[in-house]
Amino acid sequence: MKENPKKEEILQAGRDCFARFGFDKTTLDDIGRIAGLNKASLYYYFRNKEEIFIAVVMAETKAHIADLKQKALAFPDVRKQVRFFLSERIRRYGEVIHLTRLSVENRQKLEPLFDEVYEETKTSEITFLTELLKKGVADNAFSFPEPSASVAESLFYLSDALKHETIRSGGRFITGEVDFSGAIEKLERLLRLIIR
Amino acid sequence: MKENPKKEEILQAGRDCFARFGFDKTTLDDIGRIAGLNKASLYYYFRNKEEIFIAVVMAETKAHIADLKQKALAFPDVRKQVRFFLSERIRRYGEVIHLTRLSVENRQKLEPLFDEVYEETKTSEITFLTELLKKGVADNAFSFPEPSASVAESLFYLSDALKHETIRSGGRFITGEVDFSGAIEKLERLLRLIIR
DNA sequence: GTCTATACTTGGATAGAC
DNA sequence: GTCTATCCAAGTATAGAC
Repeated sequence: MKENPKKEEILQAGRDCFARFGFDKTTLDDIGRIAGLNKASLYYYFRNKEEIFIAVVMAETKAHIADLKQKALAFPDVRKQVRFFLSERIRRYGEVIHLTRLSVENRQKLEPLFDEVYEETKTSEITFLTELLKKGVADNAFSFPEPSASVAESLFYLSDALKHETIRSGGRFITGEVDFSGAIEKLERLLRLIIR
Repeated sequence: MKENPKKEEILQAGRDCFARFGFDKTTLDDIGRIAGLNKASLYYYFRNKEEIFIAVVMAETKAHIADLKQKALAFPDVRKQVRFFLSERIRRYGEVIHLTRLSVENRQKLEPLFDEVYEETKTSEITFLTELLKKGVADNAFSFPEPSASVAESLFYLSDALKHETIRSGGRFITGEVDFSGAIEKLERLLRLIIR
């Protein structure tokens, strides 16, 4: 990424605009103006506006996950570390949608691209979870009938499933915002059943 | 205003959109959708987008000034009442600009219209200030070599002049926001000299 | 009063000059 | 790599039917 400073500038410009205006209301002229490029030149670096958007979300997500790992490790109890990490993943998704003011239609349109982002970070997340679980088993905090790696994977997909179910069931407020608090509660209840 | 409920609905819809998206990023479709009207129908009630905008600002300003008067009267000291009222007027202007995310270009374009708004509320504000000053003189808190009404008018124009000077001198941050703290400080220093 | 149809302008995206 | 020119879709605004 660092090799291409111009691309970084575009991402920075995009981040500012999407956070301020949301996806719909941001124009390529807006981004180009801040990045110091003609809007046509943006197409040399990205295929379209959506690609700039997911690149921004990707960079933000990676930074967020690194931060999340640190914060999770600050908890004294391994169970709490796992619970925090998994529930924050869900909350974070709602935050991104809220921050970028994605409309209901656009959210559905962009969701496959979001999944792409999560696919890329998935491995790193599952590895981290596996470490946590192994530590918990070693400390006799809990135990499983299966290897930690496969339990970690299951937990990861569980949190994703709850996230997606919430979006598709359309549990939203007047403003078009999605309420993930139900999903997080469900997750925590399930975790109490699984981790013991 | 109350006689025309449809016009009120449009204003309400406009207020929501301008606060969320800013002037540039709000479309007539956005407003029409919320107000339950075709965008073309908006032109029956308003000449254009700008006119909806200043009508919103006008309504908000009137409500704000009524609120301001109440809050000013809550101060025990008459000097503080005057100082609060005049400095809050300035701060408020910055808030409107910030809230509606007016770009530098559009701010300059719309400023004459803003002045129109302030022209309409001017009388009510000066009358209120006159009352405050008269009360202060009667209580022997301070005295002037001129009638309270003309001092009130002078103070009002002083606060407006500081407001405009700040905008034109372009004392803005990276984001295009205007910093009125200097103007408010100047005002307070001047008030200490005038009111005694 | 509210709508459809339409003229004109701005935004997303592509082609091609340099 | 970056720009101008250009296409098509969406936004502002007007004209006129109902």
